[in-house]
Amino acid sequence: MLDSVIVGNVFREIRERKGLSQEVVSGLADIGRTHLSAIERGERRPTLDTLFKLAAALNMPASEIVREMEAALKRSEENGSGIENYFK
Amino acid sequence: MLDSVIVGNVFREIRERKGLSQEVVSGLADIGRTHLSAIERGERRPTLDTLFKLAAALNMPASEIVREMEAALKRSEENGSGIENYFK
DNA sequence: GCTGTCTGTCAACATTTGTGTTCAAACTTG
DNA sequence: CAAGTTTGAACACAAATGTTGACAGACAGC
Repeated sequence: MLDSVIVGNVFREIRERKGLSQEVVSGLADIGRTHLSAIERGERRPTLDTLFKLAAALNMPASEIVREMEAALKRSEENGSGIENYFK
Repeated sequence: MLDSVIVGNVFREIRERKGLSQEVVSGLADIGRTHLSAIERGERRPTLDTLFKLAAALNMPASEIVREMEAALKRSEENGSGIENYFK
């Protein structure tokens, strides 16, 4: 699935919006730093457990994070994320 | 974690509220039925992927499902789900 | 009784998540 | 430039998720 990239970007955007490093967030969430890195790049799909841990570390409700993911996924459907839009 | 039982119950309650069988939901979500059974009993922790699939099958936003989980988790903290409340 | 539906559970298996370490690349700041 | 911070990437490994098939128990209605 290509969606994991979009999902990962949501994690990244929230983290950067708060000005936190991967090291700090992964430390608060009690997960490995390289793991968080992989999640943000869309190379790992977190479990619900990890979602809740990251939500706590980012100090916001997990449901809010998922809402942003739904919005991002919807955008990518509308705009199209196919190869034909890659050079616009 | 004991939370997985609470999380699983949310999936179950939503499914039963809609009067759907595990077979129908797992079929729509394209996951194994025994897998869904294990999730509902709290013996498996779904990935975000599986959450989105189940949300689509249950015809409701994933964020809404997570909201119900947060509410259920909060309730279990307040009421206490420790062993001391087990016999009340 | 019998039949069909739904669910729990087991087992074996493939796949993926998650952990630890290590190193290199990019970037900022003094 | 040099030093420090941050992140990407590649390992090997342990642990968990997810798949498939099969079988048993519970429960309803005929």
